[in-house]
Amino acid sequence: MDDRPVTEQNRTLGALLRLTYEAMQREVYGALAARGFPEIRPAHSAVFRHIGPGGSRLTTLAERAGMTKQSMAYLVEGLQAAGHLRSVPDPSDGRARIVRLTARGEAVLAALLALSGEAEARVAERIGERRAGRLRRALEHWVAELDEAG
Amino acid sequence: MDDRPVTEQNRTLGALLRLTYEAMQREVYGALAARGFPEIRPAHSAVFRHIGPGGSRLTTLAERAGMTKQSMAYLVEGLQAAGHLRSVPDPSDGRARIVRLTARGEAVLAALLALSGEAEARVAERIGERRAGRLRRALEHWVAELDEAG
DNA sequence: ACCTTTCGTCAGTTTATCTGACGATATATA
DNA sequence: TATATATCGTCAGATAAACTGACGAAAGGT
Repeated sequence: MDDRPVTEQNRTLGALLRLTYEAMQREVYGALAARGFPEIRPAHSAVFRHIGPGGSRLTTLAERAGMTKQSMAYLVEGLQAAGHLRSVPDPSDGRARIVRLTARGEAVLAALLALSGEAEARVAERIGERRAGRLRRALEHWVAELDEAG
Repeated sequence: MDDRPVTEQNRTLGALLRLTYEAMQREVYGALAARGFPEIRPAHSAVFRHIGPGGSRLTTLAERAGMTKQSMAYLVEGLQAAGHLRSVPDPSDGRARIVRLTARGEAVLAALLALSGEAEARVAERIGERRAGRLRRALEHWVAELDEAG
């Protein structure tokens, strides 16, 4: 049957970013599961990426992650039930609660950062240090431009 | 309040890929909506990327996109309702149907490719042709390695 | 002719987002 | 100070985008 997709080799930059991003994600979250944290899913990174060392308010997390507080509450609820977060009343505001990482949550954050570093090192092995360095620098430049533009 | 996120500047390669991928996606699908196709969402690209010029079977699309046929059927159903696809019985197999792009669907595919090219050109303007070229080549290398590894 | 596989669908579930409404509390103003 | 307004987190419900399991109809192999 002559049924080749039109855009198979015709790879857009978006497609390249998607494929590599997904590969990275599979690697990191697969390894995290193997290390004893199978309950941590990619969506949870919104919490780990934005939580402060002394904890943060739900509203702050939601704002930083660019999502609604209801959505963030859903993620926090799951992590809390699994023992990665605890939430304590905010002494300075009776409406608010401070969400903090537990020891287990800190371990997940540390593992995520370590595994991401390892995954990047493996990429460098595969495509070469030079290219990997250029890749990272180009992406950093791009992201800096995005930050400027808002 | 001293509540800076731990990993704000500490950007992993995965985070860089995610930020740029999402920026690309916002740009392309935003422009696509502005061109008269607001109903096309990123998930639909699984169909446009993998459909053949003469149409494809649902099962083929699902396999290529790496998802279940039920999930692919859900995407196809939406595109069909919006007039981007039509499905005709497969003359060579009574169980199967061939999903084909309509003229409107072809227009979407063309627009997606054109807008992706334009978005990439704008990235090159922002970070420089040299860096953009290196970025694309590094990603292409990486993806080639992924294809080899399976 | 029968067994097995494949195609697409039906039914139901989960994850990850969203909107709208609301009580409780905090802050600003008249 | 009394009141109006804004903010914090939650309740309820919707939607998108995936999943699993089961199944009838059709095809293919023995």
